[in-house]
Amino acid sequence: MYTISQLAKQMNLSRSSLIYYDKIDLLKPSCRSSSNYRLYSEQDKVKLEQINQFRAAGLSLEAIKQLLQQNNSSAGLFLEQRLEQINHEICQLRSQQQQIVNLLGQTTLLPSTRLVNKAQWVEMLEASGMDEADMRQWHIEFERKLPEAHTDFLQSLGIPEQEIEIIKSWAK
Amino acid sequence: MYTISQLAKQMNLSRSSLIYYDKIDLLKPSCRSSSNYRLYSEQDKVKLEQINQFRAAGLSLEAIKQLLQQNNSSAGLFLEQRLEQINHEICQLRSQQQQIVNLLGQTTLLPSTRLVNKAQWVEMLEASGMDEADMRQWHIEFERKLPEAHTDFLQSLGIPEQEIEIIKSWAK
DNA sequence: GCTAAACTGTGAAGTTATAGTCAGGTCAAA
DNA sequence: TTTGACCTGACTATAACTTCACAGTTTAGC
Repeated sequence: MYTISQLAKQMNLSRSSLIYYDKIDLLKPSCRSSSNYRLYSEQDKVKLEQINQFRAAGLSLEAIKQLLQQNNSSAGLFLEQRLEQINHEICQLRSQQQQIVNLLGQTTLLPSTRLVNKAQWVEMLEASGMDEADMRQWHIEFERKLPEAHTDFLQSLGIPEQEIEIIKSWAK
Repeated sequence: MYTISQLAKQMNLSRSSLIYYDKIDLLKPSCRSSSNYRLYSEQDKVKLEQINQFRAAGLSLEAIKQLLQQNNSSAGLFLEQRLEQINHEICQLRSQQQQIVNLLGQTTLLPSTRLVNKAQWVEMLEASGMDEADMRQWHIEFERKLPEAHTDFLQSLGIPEQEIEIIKSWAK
């Protein structure tokens, strides 16, 4: 049996989070002490570990609650939906990066450039022995194997939609 | 002069957003009609356009408010901070993707794989004529030119920290 | 046995950037 | 003048907590 603060510390959560989980019926302690203090069992702890796993995947507490209640494996569905959502969010963040680059004026002014652009990428591939034909072949492979990922990759280099279309069409 | 709904429609915002902007002193209409309706001037509209630009970069309304008040170009600072934050958020989302992949079991079960892993990447580079030595050279180039971006890239392939360290150390 | 510190409980309010609802106000046509 | 359409400000709800206030409880030291 653990008190609320003990469990919170072990799980690297705040006490208030556990109180909140109790309130929304996500995780209720299986006992209470004589003075009405929350007491968490080993089983409660296991459940909290599960909750944390799903939380690390970015599922909402509401979704976690549902899939823990319906003990079956509806988890797959939720997780796949979440994957879609993550892709969407990453796209949005990329678009925000582009917006900032535009607002800041020139790419060269960027502080510690974590953003790689097309020119840099080409330069690096050339430096390791690729020529234009090789790169074309590489895009064709990429498009055939993983078309969505290919699009994501091209977008991340800040390449305009039109050019992306052209590159993707090489594979046809 | 625009009424609140006119301006909202033009700017592709909801009426409630403009009411909210008024409430938090981000954008107050410069006049009110005799019946106390909000009336927005051309200048208000220009300001709202600026706000939208910063919003597209993902800045918080609080940050936007500050940098519009201090009319000077403290914008750069905010934008650079936001870039850092975006990197952080993308890393988190990647980590969530990995968590989901782990929870789902095998990569092969993934629906439409947008995630590229190490094996796939190597395969594609090989198919376009790169050998192991070339790839090593490529990593060395990448590390010298853009170390942070290199780390991000390796992380995105789901490569464990230890191996990332090794690959990065090739450049020394 | 007493006091103080550290812990616990409940409940309310605050956080962000909106979307949605609602009673009532305003305006144009009939 | 009345009807109906449209419009308004104000309010509430959202997710996942955190912070606050206040009161009761347990524990440690003396």
